[in-house]
Amino acid sequence: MKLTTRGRYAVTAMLDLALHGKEGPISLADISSRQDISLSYLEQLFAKLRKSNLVKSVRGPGGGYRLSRDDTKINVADIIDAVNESTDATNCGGKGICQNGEMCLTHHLWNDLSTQIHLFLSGITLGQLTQKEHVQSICERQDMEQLAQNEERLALIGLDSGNA
Amino acid sequence: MKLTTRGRYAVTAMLDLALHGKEGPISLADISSRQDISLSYLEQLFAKLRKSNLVKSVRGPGGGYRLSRDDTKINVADIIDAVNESTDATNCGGKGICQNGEMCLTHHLWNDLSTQIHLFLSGITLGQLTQKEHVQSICERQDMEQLAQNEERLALIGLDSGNA
DNA sequence: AAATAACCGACTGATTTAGTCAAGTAATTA
DNA sequence: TAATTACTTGACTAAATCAGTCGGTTATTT
Repeated sequence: MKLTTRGRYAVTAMLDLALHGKEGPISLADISSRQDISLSYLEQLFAKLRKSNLVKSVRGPGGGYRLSRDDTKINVADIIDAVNESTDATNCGGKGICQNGEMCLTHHLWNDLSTQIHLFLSGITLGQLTQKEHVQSICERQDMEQLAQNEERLALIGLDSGNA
Repeated sequence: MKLTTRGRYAVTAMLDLALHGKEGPISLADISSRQDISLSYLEQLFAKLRKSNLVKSVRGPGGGYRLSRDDTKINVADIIDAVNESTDATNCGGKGICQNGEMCLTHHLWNDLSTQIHLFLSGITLGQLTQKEHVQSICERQDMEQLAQNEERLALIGLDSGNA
């Protein structure tokens, strides 16, 4: 079992996409500033998400990423799998060859746990998450913060270049 | 979330104790040979298990470890916690400070997952595991293998030293 | 006293994570 | 068509963690 920042980032980024991508494609730079995830790292993750057919990319100015299907048709387990984090809790990949080719004493236990985790995560879709109240309120906060950041940046540029 | 060989070894070793420790203390050397876990590594793990009051030790010849309470009173989550593997799936340790002190978009999701995993694992006791049919059959196999190994070893010693 | 087995701490090689950097390629817009 | 914007790819790295080793100490029994 392995669940680290990578899987969490991927799910967070995908949820950001689901929340903001209603109109058009969203750039990774936007996601990066809203979710505080390094742009280069997002690029790595989205390469995998694209290979697993969870997102589609649009190049050029105004481009970015969009979900490749409806947000009610993408679940959390899909995303975690796509970035190579397994929800498998066994050591042997579920094959039952954990002790010299034979089954170890606790194989079934880890197998059951894996099933449990997978059931839970595959039962939650991005669509469901976007409907949650606390998700929406955090989303609003992040949008505000991003606006504030943009204004600051613009102000700085204004100062630097004067009003030429 | 982190669940690696360490946690799996700890649970396996504890289950071995529950299965074999009915009469007296069991040495780590025994567990090591039955479960194919390095003796030194077991020592590390049992130091932690002892600090968490899950096992008691008996020194000297014939010594070893025994469970510090009934096997129906020790659950799998207890053991995993003891060896420092967390069942927490959040990045912030459940504190909700995942994004610059504020809550990240997916905090609740990981929190729910943690709860789910912990519920599952803390609902399974060593006592329950010892009753399972497949556990008992694997246990028997391991006992046979250990016997075979001992005989081989004795035979080798016999050859080496002759029949002096 | 000798054998046994737990106890302790320092150390190590390998792997993985999270993240950076640089050099592309493709699509738009002016 | 030139400049811009944004995605794409791959190599690279510092830090952390894991799994495991090694040498030696302490306590207990025979």
